[in-house]
Amino acid sequence: MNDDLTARARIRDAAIKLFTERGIEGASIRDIATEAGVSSGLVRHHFGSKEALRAACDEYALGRMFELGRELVDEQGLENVNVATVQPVAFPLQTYLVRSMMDGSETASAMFLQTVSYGEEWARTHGVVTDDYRAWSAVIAVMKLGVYVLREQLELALGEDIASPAGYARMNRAFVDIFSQPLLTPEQAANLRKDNS
Amino acid sequence: MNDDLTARARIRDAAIKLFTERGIEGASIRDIATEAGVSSGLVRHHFGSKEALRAACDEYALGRMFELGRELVDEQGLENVNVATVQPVAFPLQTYLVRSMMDGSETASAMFLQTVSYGEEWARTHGVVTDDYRAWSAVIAVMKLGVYVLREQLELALGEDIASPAGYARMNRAFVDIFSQPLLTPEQAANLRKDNS
DNA sequence: CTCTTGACTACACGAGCGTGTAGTAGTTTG
DNA sequence: CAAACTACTACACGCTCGTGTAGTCAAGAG
Repeated sequence: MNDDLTARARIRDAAIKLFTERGIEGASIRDIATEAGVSSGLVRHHFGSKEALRAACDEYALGRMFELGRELVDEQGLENVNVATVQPVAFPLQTYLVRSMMDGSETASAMFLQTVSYGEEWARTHGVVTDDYRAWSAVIAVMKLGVYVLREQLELALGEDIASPAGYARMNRAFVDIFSQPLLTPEQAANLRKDNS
Repeated sequence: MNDDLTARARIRDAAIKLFTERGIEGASIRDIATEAGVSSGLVRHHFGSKEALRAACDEYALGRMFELGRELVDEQGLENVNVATVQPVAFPLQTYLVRSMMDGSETASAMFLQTVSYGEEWARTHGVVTDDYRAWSAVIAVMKLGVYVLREQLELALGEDIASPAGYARMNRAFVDIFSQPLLTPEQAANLRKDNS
C-alpha cells in the first residue's frame, strides 16, 4: 500500500506508525526502513538522524492536525466544535503526538500547553464554575488524551476497534453521557472540596 | 536512602522507579542495579531475568494497591470512597502499573479490566444515565488513568508537583469541579447523540 | 575444621542499536 | 559528452543491551 507516495513520505508514515506502536526508543531505524520497504541507509539519507526523523514526524503531525482542525471549523463553524468531539481522521496523528510528548518531544509539549490555554479561555467564557480555570483545563486535557494513550486498553474493554464506525460512535456517546450529567451531587462536591482545602 | 531495606527490596523499588520514568525497555538492568547500589549480576541472581523482574514489580505493586485500597475502605467506609478521589500514597504505584500496562503487562491489563467492570456496576447502581454502561465505565477509566500517564505534562501546565499537598489539592478540586457540573446542555447532548447514531 | 549454602561481584558472549563511509545507478546541468 | 547531483544500497564501527559463567566471601551445620 501507499506505493504512490515518495520514499521519503513512506518512511515518515512508517516512522509515525512504529513510533506510535512501540514508542520512540522501541522502534529502530531498521524496523522503520523495513516497514517502508527501503534500506536503513535511506532513512539516514533523507532525515539525517533518528532524532531529526522524530522532529520531522512531529512537525508533519502538527501541521496535519492544524489543517484538519481548520477544515472542521470551516465546515461546522467555530461554535459547533465541541469539547466532547474528536475527529476520527485525526486519531492516528493525535495518538502519535501524545506518544511523542510522553517520550519527551518539546514540540508536542508546546502543543499540549497551547491546548490547555485554549481550554482555559473556553472555560472562562462558557460559564464553567471553578476557582482554578488553569487546573480545570489541564485536567480535562490529560483526561481526554488518556483515550489516545490507553487506546489499546480501551479497545480491550470494549471488545471493539475505536477507529471503526461502531466503536467510534460508542466512545463518543460515552463522552457525551459523561460530560452531560454531573457525577457528584452539590453536597458531595462541597464535602470533597472541604477535605481538600 | 532506604539503606535499611534488603538488597532485593531496593532492587525492586529501583526497578519500579526507573520502569515508571523510562518505560520497561528504556530502563536497563545495569541502570536499575546502579540505582539500587548493587551489581547488575545481583539483579539477575534475585530475579532471574528482566521479564521476571517486571512480573515481580507488577505483583508487588498490585498487592500494595490492594492493601492501600482496603485500608481506605476500612477508614472511610465503602460509600465514602468516591470516583473522584485518588489516594496520594498510591500515586507512584498507580503510575507504575499504568506504565507497565502500556508496555504490555497482562497483570496490569487484568487489573484495568476489573476496574472497568467495577465502575460499570457502580454506574448501574448509582443512577448514571447511559445506554452503554460498559463504554461509560471504560472511558471514565482511561480518562482517570490519563492523569498518571501524562503526569509530567500536567505538572508542566500547573507549574507544580501534583504529589505535593498544594498540587494534589489543586488537581483534586479540578476533578470535583469537572465531575460536579455538566459541560453540555441537554440540547447539545441530544444533538451530538444524533450525529453519532 | 570441613562442607554447604546463599548473597554478591567480575567478566565475557552474541545480538541489536544508531551512526559513519564508500559506492552504484539514473537524471540533470552546463 | 562530461560533470554534478540525487536517490539509494551495502557494509563496517563502536556501544549498550540482556544474559551466561565462574568465582569470592561470610554464615551456619555437622
